[in-house]
Amino acid sequence: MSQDTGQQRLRIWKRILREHDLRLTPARKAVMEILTGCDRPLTAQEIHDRARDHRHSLGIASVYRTLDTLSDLDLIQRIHHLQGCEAYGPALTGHKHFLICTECERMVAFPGWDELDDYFKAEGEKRGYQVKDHWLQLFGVCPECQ
Amino acid sequence: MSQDTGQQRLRIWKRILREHDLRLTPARKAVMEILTGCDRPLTAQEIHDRARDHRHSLGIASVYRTLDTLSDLDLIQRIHHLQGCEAYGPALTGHKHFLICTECERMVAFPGWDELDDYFKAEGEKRGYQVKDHWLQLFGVCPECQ
DNA sequence: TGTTAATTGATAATGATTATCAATATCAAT
DNA sequence: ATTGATATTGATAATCATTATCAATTAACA
Repeated sequence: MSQDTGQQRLRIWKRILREHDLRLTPARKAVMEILTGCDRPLTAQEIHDRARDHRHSLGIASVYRTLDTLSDLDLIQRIHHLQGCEAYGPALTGHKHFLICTECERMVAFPGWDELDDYFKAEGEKRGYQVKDHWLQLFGVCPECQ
Repeated sequence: MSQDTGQQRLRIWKRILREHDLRLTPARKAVMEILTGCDRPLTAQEIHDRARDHRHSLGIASVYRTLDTLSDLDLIQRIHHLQGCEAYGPALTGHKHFLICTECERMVAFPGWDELDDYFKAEGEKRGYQVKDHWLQLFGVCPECQ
């Protein structure tokens, strides 16, 4: 029987907040519930809207603040679209990247590749750069949208 | 003797504009001169500032319009930073990506890898996705900033 | 249950981008 | 070169996203 991974992640996030002496407030819980359960990038505004559907009185400023907090804790990461605007999704543990549907924005993760890192590092060194990080996103069409 | 590739690129861009029945105006020339000669991502505001240093009366709206135009023609591409905001840089011909210095933002291009495409496509197919595009940026520290 | 400091929501302030529109300038035709 | 049709411009207003401010609230702990 498959556990809901969103629930699991939520529990972990709450523990990490406590470990950092951050209070577990309704506003933070609402944002976290939405983010741990989502399968596509969400903007601050979208998170705000979704939270309001279930709870009242969640300020948009608190959404931004919670996003910053979760981002500092590396629990979420920014997602860039081809056409500009940004959104957030849960951060991936281990070396993983996102594949995002250009139609419905649904996203799935796929594993990185060790040889990839070596290649990136080598390409950087050729040019005198110390490669610290890379940003990789795949764009395509998901099964439902084909 | 090495030609200034910026100058070359500028000539090509002007030709492409004409081929698309787009007029060669001072505003567009100014934005293109700056972009073809730049070695780091520039925001619309930065382009506006630089243009004003050399020419007067370039409206910020025209900068945005020209960026859209050049983007539609695939002459420039958006650059995303790890921390949110966006900028533009000249688009790369062929299959190339950017390596950006996290200190000074200077960027260099490096070639893509055919096996990489195959890998991306395969990872997508495993999940039922048709992979159309990928977004890859490397971040590191350039020789001067080390 | 009371205390204290972190956190919140409402709102003002800021900053970036887009829309509007009359004035201007490009380019082709003459 | 001049002209005319129309794409383009700059200034500004409007919109939208994000950040700052601050008094009121509340989570966490004794």
